[in-house]
Amino acid sequence: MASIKDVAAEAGVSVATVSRVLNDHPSVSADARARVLAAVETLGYRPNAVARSLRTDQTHTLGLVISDVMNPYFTELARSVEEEARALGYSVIIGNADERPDLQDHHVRNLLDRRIDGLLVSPTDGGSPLMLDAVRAGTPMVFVDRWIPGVDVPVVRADGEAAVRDLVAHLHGLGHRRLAIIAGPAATTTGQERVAAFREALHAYGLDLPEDYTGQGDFQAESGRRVTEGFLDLATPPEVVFAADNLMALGALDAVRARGMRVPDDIALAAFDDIPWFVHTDPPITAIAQPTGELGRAAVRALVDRIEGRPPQSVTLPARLVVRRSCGENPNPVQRSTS
Amino acid sequence: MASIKDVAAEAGVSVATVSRVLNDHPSVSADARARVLAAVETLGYRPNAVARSLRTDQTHTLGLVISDVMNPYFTELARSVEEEARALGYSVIIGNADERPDLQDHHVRNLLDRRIDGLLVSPTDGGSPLMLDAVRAGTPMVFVDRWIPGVDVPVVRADGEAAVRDLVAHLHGLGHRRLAIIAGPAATTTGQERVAAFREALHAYGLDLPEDYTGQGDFQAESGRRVTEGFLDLATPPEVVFAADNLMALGALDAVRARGMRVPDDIALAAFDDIPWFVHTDPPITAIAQPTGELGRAAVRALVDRIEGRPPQSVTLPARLVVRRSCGENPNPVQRSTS
DNA sequence: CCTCCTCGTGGAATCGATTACACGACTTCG
DNA sequence: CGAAGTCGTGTAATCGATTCCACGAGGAGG
Repeated sequence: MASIKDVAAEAGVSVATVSRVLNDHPSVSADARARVLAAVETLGYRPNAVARSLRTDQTHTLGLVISDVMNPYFTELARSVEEEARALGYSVIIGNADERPDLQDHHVRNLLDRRIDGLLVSPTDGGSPLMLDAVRAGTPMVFVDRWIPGVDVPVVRADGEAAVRDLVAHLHGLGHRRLAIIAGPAATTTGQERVAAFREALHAYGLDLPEDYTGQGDFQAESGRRVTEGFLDLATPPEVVFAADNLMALGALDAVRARGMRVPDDIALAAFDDIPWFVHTDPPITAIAQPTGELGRAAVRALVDRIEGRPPQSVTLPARLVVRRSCGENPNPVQRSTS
Repeated sequence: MASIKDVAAEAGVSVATVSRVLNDHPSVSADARARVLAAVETLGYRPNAVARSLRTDQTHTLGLVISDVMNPYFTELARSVEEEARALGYSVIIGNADERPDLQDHHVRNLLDRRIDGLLVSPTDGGSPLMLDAVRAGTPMVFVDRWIPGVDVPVVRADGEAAVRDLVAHLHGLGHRRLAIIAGPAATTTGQERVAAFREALHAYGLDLPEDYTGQGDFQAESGRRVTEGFLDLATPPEVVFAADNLMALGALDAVRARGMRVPDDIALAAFDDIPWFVHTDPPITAIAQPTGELGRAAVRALVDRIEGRPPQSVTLPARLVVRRSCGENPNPVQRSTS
């Protein structure tokens, strides 16, 4: 592969001049510029980003460590992050942690070794020493979706509290009184918050959230299945299951179907995170939708601000309830689902 | 950030020795090794991958350019690629082409500039000059899923011909005679092959595939919707719509639902690519499943073989039909869907 | 005891860029 | 007409690693 030296030789100038042309530095004669450009063309020269990065100490690359690529929510997030980054002149390297702290550390380390300019993280846990060290060392970082409390890093996330309240109101209005939740890992903020918001909303209706109606999931489908089976095995099973993310809702659906039961007649289902497939499931699933694309874009903007020396801003956007049919029919408020 | 020089100073040795310890080169005394390791520890030193890559001309990184991250099939592919690559000591940088040749070129160029060791591509079109140049220049490359005919690059893909035959047999057995297809872009091999396989299978049953039963899609949801609307507007609409990928099937479902019609009573639906959601759609969708994970792993192995100087192998794995309820009930062969 | 290896080590070149500094040619102005 | 810029250019240092080569110390063999 041709290097800058080859171009210089071909154009009959020094490497410095070639470099100046490439970075359009003003003091280059029109003649030299033309000759360099011609040489670049004939040699098919492309600057070596590795060498450039070494010299300038900038990679124009952002790292994005997400919890699970197979989750459509994170896929969409990744997509909007890449789009916004591209618009701002950055590339993105994605690391998939698969909800495993060790894998998350692997990717963070890898990205740091590659000297990315900044890191976007949706932490799977309370924060490994590695990540905390990186923050302390001054690595530009922004948390998306989930965050680590007590760490001075901007956070871009959705607030689902109001939407969860709306959901509980909706469920209560349909006559449901025994509500259960499939929680996310307690080590994640979203895992905790969603349970807390749910419990609080229930209290507002004089209901509470018993221990055995709080299943511990890990944001992946299999755990949703397992927890739902537990619920169905209970002496008095819940009337509604609220899954704290879309994959656990998928697992719950699997479990219900495996028993030959039907949603919402035998048990109602709602989920956090809305995705296109929820429109077409049987039945369509009531869900809390996050402004995913906007979150991704805001996160990139915050990170790039931080990298380029502007003060970054934390952003919180509201999530909203999307009512479908998985909790029962709304037109008829008298209807009960006491199977 | 500490560099190798700092470590050398801290340990009281030369940079050469530090480098030897780090790459565990045999001729280093136990004493020196211990001192270097201690220095590495106290300084929290991590080698700069950028510098290392410049010197060794190896990045231990693979590029993966896929057609559409939002397509669960490609998401799963990306995931298995990353897993296998990690197992073999490589990282992966993903570029999402979004079915756009210009974006595809953008990513290929970007990856080439970063001097990745090899490239995995699922081309969105017949091959840009850029990509052909890269092959000619000797960039290790492997095509996954789709490929470019006439280019000497190993291909790892699934063969759906037999499965499409099985599908047509299934449809014919259910009494369907007017079968339509939502095709993928003609510039992609999968776009062409699936139509060809479908047409051929129809011929075997004495049926043919009229012009107006062949809709042109682009593998994305919106095109599935548009084409399906076209089908429904026909004087004699088809009895079955076969979508050449899962997103177009989603679009088709949207279109059918928007008209207040039902699958499979009013029109039957089948798709290429099986995904977990198809189990839970209304109705569950009959699909042709690819061995996605295996494809990703095989592709990485082929690419790494090529990179490390072993002869790479093309791989073709069979896809298989998964019958569900979206084409009508199978237990009852007399049933007709002549709405 | 001298020669020849082997072993551990350090010095310095190198990868491909960017950029500070020096320098010569030309303008411009007093 | 000479001093002081300005402009375009080249030389060389630099980024952080790897690796070739040279060299001194110590051991083995004659």
